[in-house]
Amino acid sequence: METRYNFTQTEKEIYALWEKAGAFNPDTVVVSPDRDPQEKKHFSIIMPPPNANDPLHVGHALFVTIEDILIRYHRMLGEDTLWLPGTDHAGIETQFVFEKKLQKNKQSRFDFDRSTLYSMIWDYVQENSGIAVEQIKQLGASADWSRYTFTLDEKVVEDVLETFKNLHKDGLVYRDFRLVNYCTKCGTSYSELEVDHIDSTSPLYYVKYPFIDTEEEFITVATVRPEPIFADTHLAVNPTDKKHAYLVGKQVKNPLTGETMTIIADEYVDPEFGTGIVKLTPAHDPNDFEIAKKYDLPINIAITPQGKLTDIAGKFAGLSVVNGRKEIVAYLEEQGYIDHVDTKYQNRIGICYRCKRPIEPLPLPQFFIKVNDDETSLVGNALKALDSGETKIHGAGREKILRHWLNSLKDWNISRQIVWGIGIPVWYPIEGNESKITVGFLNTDKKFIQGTLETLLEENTLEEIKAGIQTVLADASLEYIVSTTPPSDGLWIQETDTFDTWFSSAQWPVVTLKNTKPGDFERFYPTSVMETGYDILPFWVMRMMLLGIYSTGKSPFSDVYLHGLVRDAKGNKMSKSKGNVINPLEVVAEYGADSLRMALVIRSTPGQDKSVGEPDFKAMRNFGNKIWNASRFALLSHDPKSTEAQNDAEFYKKLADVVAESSSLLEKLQVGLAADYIYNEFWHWFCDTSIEEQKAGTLSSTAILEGIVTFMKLLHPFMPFVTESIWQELHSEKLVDSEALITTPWPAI
RNA sequence: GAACUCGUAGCUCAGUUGGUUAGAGCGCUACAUUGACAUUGUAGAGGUCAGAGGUUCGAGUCCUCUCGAGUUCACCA
Repeated sequence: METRYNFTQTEKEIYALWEKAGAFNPDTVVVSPDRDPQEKKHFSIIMPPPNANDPLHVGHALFVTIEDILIRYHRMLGEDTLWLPGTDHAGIETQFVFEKKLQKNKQSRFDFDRSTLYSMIWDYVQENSGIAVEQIKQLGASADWSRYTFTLDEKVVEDVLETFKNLHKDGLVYRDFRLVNYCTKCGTSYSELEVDHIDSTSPLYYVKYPFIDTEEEFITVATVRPEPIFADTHLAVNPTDKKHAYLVGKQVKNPLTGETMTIIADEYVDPEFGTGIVKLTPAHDPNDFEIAKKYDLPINIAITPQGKLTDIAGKFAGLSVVNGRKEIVAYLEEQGYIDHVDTKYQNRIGICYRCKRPIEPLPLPQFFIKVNDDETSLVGNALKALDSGETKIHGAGREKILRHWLNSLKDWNISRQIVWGIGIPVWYPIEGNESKITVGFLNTDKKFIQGTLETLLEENTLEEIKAGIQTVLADASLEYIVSTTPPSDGLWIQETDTFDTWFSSAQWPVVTLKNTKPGDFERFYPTSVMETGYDILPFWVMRMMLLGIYSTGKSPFSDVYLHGLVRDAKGNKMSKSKGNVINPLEVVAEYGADSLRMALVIRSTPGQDKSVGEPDFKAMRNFGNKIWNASRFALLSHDPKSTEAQNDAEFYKKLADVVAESSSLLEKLQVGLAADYIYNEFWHWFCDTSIEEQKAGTLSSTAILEGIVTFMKLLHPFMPFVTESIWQELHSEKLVDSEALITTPWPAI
């Protein structure tokens, strides 16, 4: 053996050795051949699928490490162990990256029909999808690659669609014309979870509305959004507001259009805020939308999905929201309709979590999943799983946060106006509805045309329209059918919206196990541990509970381990602009995968952020070297004829304690603590004390060898490469029987 | 406005159900070392565990309050 552990040579060979031994696959792995398979407990983890086209970052390295530790431990226990890997198509993220590429070529998504764009993105993802997988392997992940699944695999998509059909059949899916969170830049709607809120100082305009009968008199209304005034038809005051009671039923003039507006009363209005009078903009404010529905007020749309003012804006039509606001304010000022402006008004505005631009509430017909209408709702069942302990959350108070999310969850908008995703399997009947279906498509000359089918069919055939289709917008009143195949009778046109990526991700534990190998679902569901970052608790974990319980009656996992963010050595968040981003592959190249793994996991706590840096990698590289050299010592000093020494009994007792404590910590998912504990016992007890005792002759070399063999097993889940590498040396010296450490039974407790 | 988390050695952090002299890594001081390892060893300095009160035989650990930091949610024109 060399005096220093050389990881660069060994890591690739070792990984190949494991793969060759079939160690990752529960169907081929043999750990405890004498154990009755009937008695075997199962242990399964579904790997959180990384985005197929993203390279690895340090967060991936953390989840790979934690999951691999648990998997290796349970595999060594002889349990039926599966770690199922996969990748995610990541709808919006991926389409956005692809659109940036298009932009460089001076193209946009609107230059292509849907199926062309889809297959372009498909090819792009295929080119990149191998990268993440290869990188995960470099970290030593002992996942069963024979069961690798992609979210757009045919069978997965079939099952996702099936769930939608079932939800629809059970009345849990509905289509409704509602205000949705729309990003005019990204060109799609989002669920409430994708909207961030930021503090903002926005001018608050006090606008004068003259009375219709006595034009010299007016009332004043405060607004931060003057630009859709032309779409407003009503003002409102609080019915209990004595000061303004006289206004109810009175009529004023719309300062932009001159049309008559009636003042109504509703409790929603806060008499203390602003002037105590609000303008109602039902199409662009959630509260106003509710009031409009209540009183059946007209919903005039002022802003298009492209973020432009609509035709009813008259001379302002076509302007962007921002420019429209400027010009409209200037016009109102000119006309004397601006009383004053509060420039220091503090509010919070919703922005797109991706592009950080303001979210526009827009009325659109979309598909929603009912989450919370009664006790047996999706939310109700998820809460029951938490109450009963069927699913336990590990991670610094995150269970309370999850409950808070569940209790305040609104119906889930699953429609996205993008191409890269699973199409919603909904069809609208054309005959008799031509005027209620608006489509946008590229005609045979590749020119974009938009209009109702009624007008478009005059100059184009239905086949031409379908071939170049980009968007279908069917009136909310239309009947529709849910079908995964084109309906055979009559003329139909398919919905062009795709599912929120999280709608398929939410079914991941179910749709993977149902499609890997026959029997996998029965064998491995519910899974044992779901390990992921706390930042996607509401997006993913919560929704997996909602849909997992819906599809199977059982919560998809019994424990949820939420790891924290990886921060830099000073505890700062990593970001490209700060230049403090750790590239896991660079660390692997310089210090070895074992060092990276151990540095990430040692003393980490679920739900708590972890800071790591160069000194940590170095320290763990030193630890790997320490392991290597202690083993070298054991080999060099090994004497088959050595006799028992005075401290042997005490040594074996302590060694048994270390095994018991390590096992107990791992059983309790205290991975960071286990790593710290084994580190200390190995270095500061075994090396500093026991080896010195052996040198002094008070401990036998047999005991030292036994210590090394045991510690290799205990350390293997954490630092698989160096320990396996030593095991191979021990095996070639015929000091251990089993051929590979990865499939060697965990020491008996 | 609310919830959650955190405040432990110079720095970054562990410390599970409350139980003997509070730990690790890095850093610091002194010394050692050519047959496991300088990617080392030995010894040491350094902590009134944010502060105050309480429960307890016993509190870094549980409760209350105060101060400070962070994260997230809500919100009204």
